[in-house]
Order: sequence, then C-alpha cells, then structure tokens
Amino acid sequence: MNKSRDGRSSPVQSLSPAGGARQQSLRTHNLALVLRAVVEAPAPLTRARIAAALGLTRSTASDLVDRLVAARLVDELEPELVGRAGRPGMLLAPHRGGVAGLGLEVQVDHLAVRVTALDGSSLGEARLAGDHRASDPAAVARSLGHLAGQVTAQLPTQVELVGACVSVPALLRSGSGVVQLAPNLGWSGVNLVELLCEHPALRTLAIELGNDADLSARAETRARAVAGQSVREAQSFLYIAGEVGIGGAIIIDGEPARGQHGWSGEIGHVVIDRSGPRCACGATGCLEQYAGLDVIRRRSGLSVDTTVDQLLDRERRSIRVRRSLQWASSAIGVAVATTLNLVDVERVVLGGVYARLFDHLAPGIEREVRSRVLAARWAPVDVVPAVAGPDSAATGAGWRVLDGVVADPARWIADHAHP
Amino acid sequence: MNKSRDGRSSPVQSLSPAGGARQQSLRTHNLALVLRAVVEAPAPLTRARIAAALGLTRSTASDLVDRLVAARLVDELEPELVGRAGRPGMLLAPHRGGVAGLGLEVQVDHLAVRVTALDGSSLGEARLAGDHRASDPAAVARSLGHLAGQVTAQLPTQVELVGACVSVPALLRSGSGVVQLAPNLGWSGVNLVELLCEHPALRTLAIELGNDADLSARAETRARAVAGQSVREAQSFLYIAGEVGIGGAIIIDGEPARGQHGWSGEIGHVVIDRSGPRCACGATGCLEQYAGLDVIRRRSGLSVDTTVDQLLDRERRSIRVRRSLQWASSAIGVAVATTLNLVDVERVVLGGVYARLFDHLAPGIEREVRSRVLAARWAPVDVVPAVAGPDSAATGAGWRVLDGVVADPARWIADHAHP
DNA sequence: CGAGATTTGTTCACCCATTGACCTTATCCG
DNA sequence: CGGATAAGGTCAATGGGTGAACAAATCTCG
Repeated sequence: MNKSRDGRSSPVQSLSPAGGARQQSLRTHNLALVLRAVVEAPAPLTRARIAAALGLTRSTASDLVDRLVAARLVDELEPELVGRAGRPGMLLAPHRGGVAGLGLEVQVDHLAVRVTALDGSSLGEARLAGDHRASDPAAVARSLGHLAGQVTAQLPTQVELVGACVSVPALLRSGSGVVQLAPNLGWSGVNLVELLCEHPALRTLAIELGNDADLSARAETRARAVAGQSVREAQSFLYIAGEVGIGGAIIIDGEPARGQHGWSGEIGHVVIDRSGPRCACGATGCLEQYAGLDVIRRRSGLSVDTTVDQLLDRERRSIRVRRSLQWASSAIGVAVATTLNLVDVERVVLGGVYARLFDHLAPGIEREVRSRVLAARWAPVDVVPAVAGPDSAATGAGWRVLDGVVADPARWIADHAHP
Repeated sequence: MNKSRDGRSSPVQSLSPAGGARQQSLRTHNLALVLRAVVEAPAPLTRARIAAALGLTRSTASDLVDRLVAARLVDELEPELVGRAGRPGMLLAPHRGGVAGLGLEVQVDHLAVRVTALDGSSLGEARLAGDHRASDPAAVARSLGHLAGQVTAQLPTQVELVGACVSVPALLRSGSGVVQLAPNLGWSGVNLVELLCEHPALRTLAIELGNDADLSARAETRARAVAGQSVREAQSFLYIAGEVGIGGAIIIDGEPARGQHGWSGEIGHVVIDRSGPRCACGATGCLEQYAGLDVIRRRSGLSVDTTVDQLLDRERRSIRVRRSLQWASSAIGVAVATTLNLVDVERVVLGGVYARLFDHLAPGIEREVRSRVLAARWAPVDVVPAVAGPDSAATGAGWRVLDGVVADPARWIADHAHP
C-alpha cells in the first residue's frame, strides 16, 4: 500500500525543511510547480505565462512543460486566440483521461464512488443508499468494493488509476489503513484498507484513508478555485461538514492544517456549554448535541429517517422546526466563533446537509460570529454554502490521490518510464 | 502517500515564496538549512554530521559551512573528543557576540528588554515594573526606548543588532507597526513602531511588532529544544500565556500557526458557556472571564494588586483561594480540550503566571482534557509548565529578529559584503 | 610500537539544470 | 507590406552540487 518513504535512498523530492536540496531537487521541485500551476489554473495557461507566474525563464518553463507533455500529464491544446500583437501561445491543460484517482466514500446514509481525472472531470461514478449506523465493516467494505468494481469496469482503457482513497467520517490512524473511531458508523479499530484489498477491483491499487471533512474541503478548494477565478493558494477557510456527526477542516492558504496526527478540525466536539447535554464522546455540551442532524430532527419532532427535503418542506409550516434550526444555528455560531478566534480565517464554508439548510442557518451563525469573533471588526467573516457538488468527499478523495502525482511528477515519470 | 509524512505539509519558506526554484535558490536554501541546523542543534555539530542529517554530500556541506564561518555566523570550536576510530571532526557552534536581536516587551505590569545572540545567550537585559492598565502609549514607548538605550549602550562594540521586535499583548495589524487592539493596555489603533522610532537608541533599527503569546512560544521552542535534546521541528504544542488577559499560540512542527492575519490562538475568548458572564470583548462566557488573573484574584477575595507570591501564600490557608483556582483550572481545561479537538497537538505548555500556578492548575486541566479530547485515548495529552525563563516574550522577540537572518543567510551575507 | 581500519575534511574534474542571448515563428497594426 | 510585439526553440555558458580520491587524525589489535 504505502510506498517506501525512506527519505535517504530515494531522490529527495522537494526542498523540504528536513532534507537538503540536491541539484535534482531543483527540477523535481520546478516540475511539480509547473504541473500544479497547470492543474490549478482557472483557465488554460501558456508556457510564457507559466514562466512569468513562477519567475522562471521562458526556456526553463518551456523545457519543463515539454517533459510534462511527453509524460502525458499535460496536453497541448490549440493556440490561444489573441487580441494583441505577438505570436499566440499554445494553450496548456491537464491531461484528460490518462492518469486518474479513484475516490470512495463511506457515509452514514450512503456509499459513493467517483473517478476523477487531472482536469477535474468525472470519468465515472456511482452511488448506493443505505443505513450504516452500527454497521458491519466487512459488509460495507464488500458493498463499496462491488460499487467500485462497477465503475472501474466501465472506464476507457487508456485511463490509469494511480491509487484509491476512501473517505470515512472518522478519526484515522495515520498511514496504517485503520479506522480508529467512527462513532456514527459504530466502528472502532477497523482495518478498512485490508478489508477493501480483498476485492478484486481494488487489489492492485494503493489504498489510503482520509477524513470526510478533510476530503470534502479538498474538493471545495478545487471547486472554488475554478469557480471564483482564484488560485488555490489564496484560499483560507473553515469547512464544516454537517451530517449526523459534524466534521470540520481548517484550510490555510490552500493547505489543510492537519495537526500532529491528522486529527485537526473536530469542530463537532467544541464545547457550547460545559454543563450541557451529554455527548456520545463522553463529554458534555459538545456542538454535536446541539446541531447534529439527528438532534435537529429530534428537536423538530421528526423521526430519525426524515429526509432533508422533508425537513425543508416542514420548515415552512412548523414553528417547532424553525425553532430547532435556530437553536442549532446559534450553537454552530458559537462553535464557529470559538474556532475562528483560535485559527484566524475569514471564511466559513457550510457543507454536507448544512449546505442545503444554508438559508436557515446562516443568519444565526453570522449573529454569533459578529459578537464573538475578536477580529471580526477588522476582518469581516464570510459565511457561504459549499459549491462542490454532491458526494464531494468522493471527489476530494480522487484529488487526494492525484495530489500525490502533482506533488512529485518527477518520481511518477521515473516510475512509469519502463513499466 | 508522501503527504502522510509528518512535517511535510507546511510549504516552508522553501525558496521564493510562491515562485520557481532558480539555481541560486539551491545555495540560498541550503545555506539556510545548514545555519538552522547549527543554531538549533542541542549540542555542537560537525561538518560530517550536518551532511548526514541534511542528506547532502560532505563536500557540499563543508563548502556551505566554510561560507558561514567566513561570514561570522558560525564559529569553529575545538575538535570533538571522540571515543571511536576515525579523525575527530571540528565542532561548530553559532557565532557568539556578533549578530544579535533586540527584544522588547510591553506587559500589563512591566517592561523588559533583552539582547539575544545567535547562540541563545543574553548579551544584556533590563526590566522595569509599572502598571500599564489604561496607559498612555507615548509614555510607555518613551520608557521602553529609554530602557532599550540603557541596554544597548553597554553592549560590546563587535555586537551588531540586526533589528528589534516588540512583544505586545494585542492583536496587531500585520506588517504595519500598528497595535490594532490591546484590551488590557487600553490601546487601540496605536502606531507603536512610529512612537519607538523617535527614540535615538532605536532610530537606526528595523522594528517589528509581535504578539506576546506567539513570541513567548518562540522562546519556548528554543528552550525545549536545548533542554530536551529534541530538535525544533519535532515540537508541536499549544502555548498558553496566562496573565491578566489570556493569550495562546499554536505551534506545529516548530512553526507557529499564524492564520490569515497572524491572529491565531486567541484562546482567551474560547467559549466556556455561551450564557456565561459578559466579557470585555463584548461576548459572553469567554475563558478570560473564568481564568484571567484579575478574575482569579477577585473570586479569591483578593485585591487587584495582589502579587502571585501572595496568592500562592494564601492558597495554603484559604479555601476560597483554592476554590477560585479550581474554578479557573476547570475552565482552562474546557478551553484547552476544545482547542485540542480543533488543532490536534499532544502537549500543552502553561506559561506566564500559569507556569507559577502550575501545580494548582494542572490537575483540573488534565481532568477536563481526559474526558473531552476525542483523541486523548490514543494520544495522551501532556500538560507541562513553561521552561523558558522570565520575560520569555523579550527572549522570543530577540529570536524573531534573528530568525530573519537564519531563514536567509545568503541575503544577509550579500548585504554585509560591502557595507 | 606499527599496520590496518575508520572516519573527517579537502580537492578537483565532472555533471546537471538553469540562464540568457539569439533566432524563428506567428500575429497585430498602420 | 513592413514594423512592432510576443511566444517558442536552440545552444553555449554558468552556477552549484557530485563523487571519487586523498590526506589527516584517531583507535584497535597484534
């Protein structure tokens, strides 16, 4: 599964803090930079524009681009249509249909699979509803493997999957393939990667796990970069994945703040009132007991299998539902304010079911944020709904796989020279 | 895949911030790496060990070291005394007495100044008690400038101050020299750098501002690296500066998590109970209203000018003081637990007066942390007192100045070639 | 005590990636 | 059509790390 990450024998990948920069590192680093620029650009670039953006000479940039084109990571499209003097540049775009990442998603109420290409397009996807509260991990793994098999079987032959990543609403044991604790699935200490490896469609792939909020946030950075014309680096936000549980991810300058073990962002267990209701985690007054989907349903007087559509429908008539949402939104606001005081970002993205409930939650959240965030006076906080599409965690998982290639195309090229 | 490696996530000041790696960058980067290794090593290194640690060849490392020695940033000491076969290496240490940073500190109850050299030694220091609640910024700046003048006047002539950094318990407007909001000093929108520049001792220096908790945490990383034999990169912790106000800083792999504007870590305004007492910041139930020094004094039935020594003395006899500390510690515990759920570090360092109250606060904090931190089961949280000495913010401010040189010695060498 | 082993620091010819000047190509403008 | 402008390509030059070879300093063992 995991390739050897012996920092010593393999060529140093980039100019990391730990390792010295050797001269190979220069090209390794610059190749990664160029590929990233192409992949994350909101619109196709040319060699000249890449050179200017990265501060490289045109010759260097051109040489690097040529290598990426030869490796089928970048495509040369038609010449740009210019409205100025000078030779038009050749437009460059991430290669479509070659290298791709397989994203899998386990969620409390469904499974999802999506294959994502370097250009961001979906090359295949599938979804399967199902209640996974207190589920059997082996059975879920079988279903997921089956679903993945259906999708991969229909891929064009030239597509090359470089790996798979599974989104789980859980704390993960970093690097080991083990789900440490997934309260809402009822899992604990489950080696999900091992279970998935048994399925023929996945046996040959390197499989890693990722937290659902982290991966959804990854998809969100991409979606916002494309939609908003902004590059990924310019993005800092707090992502909140509201489902039965409440996950969170903190993105600073396009990079997730992972923390020491990758367990950052557990906003569901921020304290709203230390003497509040008891939480499944053992503590009292956690956000999840105020604003988790099941709690919202219960306080609304609705059954546990009420859909979000039904909830939205009832909201129009029932004051009880409105009160419940208001109660939740105020608690979310307190947790968000606490978080922003700790991590200083100016944007909050509501994802999961919160995205669909956005209009009913945002006012309450904004009220608390205005009065509680110390810096809000000088840096107004922006609360927005997620723009990444459905099953964003599966999309993000695909990107996570591709990130491995984009972060070090030189290694990928070397590995694929003589297969 | 390789993303899962610790310490790899931060982009690091690799080369040009966002730009491509040019060939000069290689040396720039490696010089910085070597100097950092020497400065942050708990014990003197040799050329060969530097090469091994950084993955460079001995020839390259040796060449870089020679340049640093020539620039008087690194000193060659005596040969190491070996207990093994082989030629003994020449021990290397950061140059002492040459380049140094001037650290200034404004605190609610005192001012402090310290000059820190590259080897960490203090080349001069001073301290002046005084109550700066609701103070006049201009008057404080005059006192501080005067104090700095006393210290700098007595420095040996070969000491070269590369700049100054002022610690303020405040939100700062990044880069502008302006104190945005310092509630406990009663300052708002004060251009402190401008005020300090008027003093003759500081006129020629580049002056920057820094948050007190951030700078104390900077001193703490250094102190722990030296004391605990651990390198700076291996350190992740939450630093809490308990004073009249409560500041915080989050350090991941030796680097402060700054956030979008450098306002991260305001743990004093984490919510303990959303319907709790009103805070000076306008919100309700902030930690500061449970565990700020003035609140502890008040709940203990002591006057606002009671010293910490007096407080500790009373603690032995007065149940009211004990109750007050317990009340505070439980609140700190809730805030710490909330923070650790959000940022995932396994160590909490109590600084400021909390370091002196450590024995009375730690049990209560640990109790809350155990029951509230989701990951505490697998990664036990360590609550420890700060080890950096008194006026650690002034020390950290000195380091902040020196960090500028260590991060880019090539530039510093170029600037000092023909002065 | 001396030979061999071991490890450090230095030297130098070599190699690799970027550089920049120069050239060609493609378009726009008057 | 000719000049201006900009993109892409070529190639000798340059900067900087590489690695083999060597000298120096110490330890170990016969």
